[in-house]
Amino acid sequence: MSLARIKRHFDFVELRETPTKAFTKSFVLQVRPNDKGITRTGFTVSKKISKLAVVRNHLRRQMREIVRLSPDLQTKYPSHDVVLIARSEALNRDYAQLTKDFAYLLDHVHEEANDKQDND
RNA sequence: UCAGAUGGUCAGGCAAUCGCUGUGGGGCAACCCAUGGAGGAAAGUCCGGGCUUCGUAUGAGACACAAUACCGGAUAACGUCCGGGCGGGGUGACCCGAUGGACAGUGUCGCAGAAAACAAACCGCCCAGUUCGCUGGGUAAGGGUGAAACGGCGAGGUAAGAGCUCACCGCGCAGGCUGAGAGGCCUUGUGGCAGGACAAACCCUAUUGGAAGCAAGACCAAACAAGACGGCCGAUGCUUUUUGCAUUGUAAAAGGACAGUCUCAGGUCCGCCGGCGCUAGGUAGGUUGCUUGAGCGUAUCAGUAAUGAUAUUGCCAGACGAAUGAUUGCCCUAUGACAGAACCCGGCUUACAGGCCAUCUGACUUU
Repeated sequence: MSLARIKRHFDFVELRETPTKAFTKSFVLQVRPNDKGITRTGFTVSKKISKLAVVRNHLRRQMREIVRLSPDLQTKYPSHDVVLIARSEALNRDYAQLTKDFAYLLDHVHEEANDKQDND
């Protein structure tokens, strides 16, 4: 199974503004339906996570494998854009724990719009 | 055997499963097959180039600014490298040194100390005077301070002293010999000694340097926005003339703008009016620049070496939200260090677990 990747900066910005999200200590998951008929994925590992490029590369490669080998993504979110953002806690977890975190995220995506309006 | 010095080198290995990406081939296509796929520092961006653009880019000179600084060589070039000199450190192999000039000028030298620089007298020493408290003069040999006190040491000399005089050492200048040179050497001569350190303070001397960078630059080109364009006037060239065509906004005069400043030389640019959408420019985006190179490997030859010459085989990462991997198992010296190409080379600097190889030094033991 191959992965369709999100590469344009514009697409990442659009996803950042969508309210459909899920959180764990290691990741943030953003989901948004698209009209392309396929599920596309993107990954963000910022320099806040680590200043070393080697560390960021390794984490992003692990994230990509987790998403690629996930059995539920295509069935639960067909024709969606999905972005997985790493948080600093992800560095302290091994591959098996990160896989569980991602499975949890897929079942807990929810609308945040109402909460945000109250807070803001 | 132990301790150490220098140079080089490796940067966990193997297997299975599932993936990414460049190139080539096949297929209508999905895709399949073959093959290549991070480093010694890819890092810091500190120097030197190539390449690109900026106005033609080494036009000339002066000033300013910046960098470099013993000698010879290597190199495309360098602030780099190699060899040598000098000074310092180490028992030694070796290591370290921004290593020109302080009789061009200006400046600085904390604390301590009497005094820190065309000298100077705190204690002491000597002479003279004295109201016996000291006062005046001489003196850099002695004490004390300091990183540093205006040559060292001995003798003569003297009231006590002093290069005041002399021997030796040191130093300056000259000469000779030697070396390509920095420099080195001396049964040589000469000067009684010039007068501290700092140039990583300004400075002086010599040499070198235009600026910005692949987000450079070239091409295609949505959205959007408005400017191409045409005419007039003028110039140049072609045409036998009229006419027309091409290049255009130069030309006559004066002036202005243009990459540190100024001068000289040279160059580029700077006219007016109109209406129209098929066009010009250009953002997102795409293509290109983009990897064959002062390249790497191997061999031979030249050279003490840096390096050069010749031959030969292979094409040895080219991404752009950024590939080069993920997981599992086994083995080993076992939590496998530091760490991820981004236009490309040559260096420097910094980070780095643990090995391996070569040469050399010191100590000990044995033969």
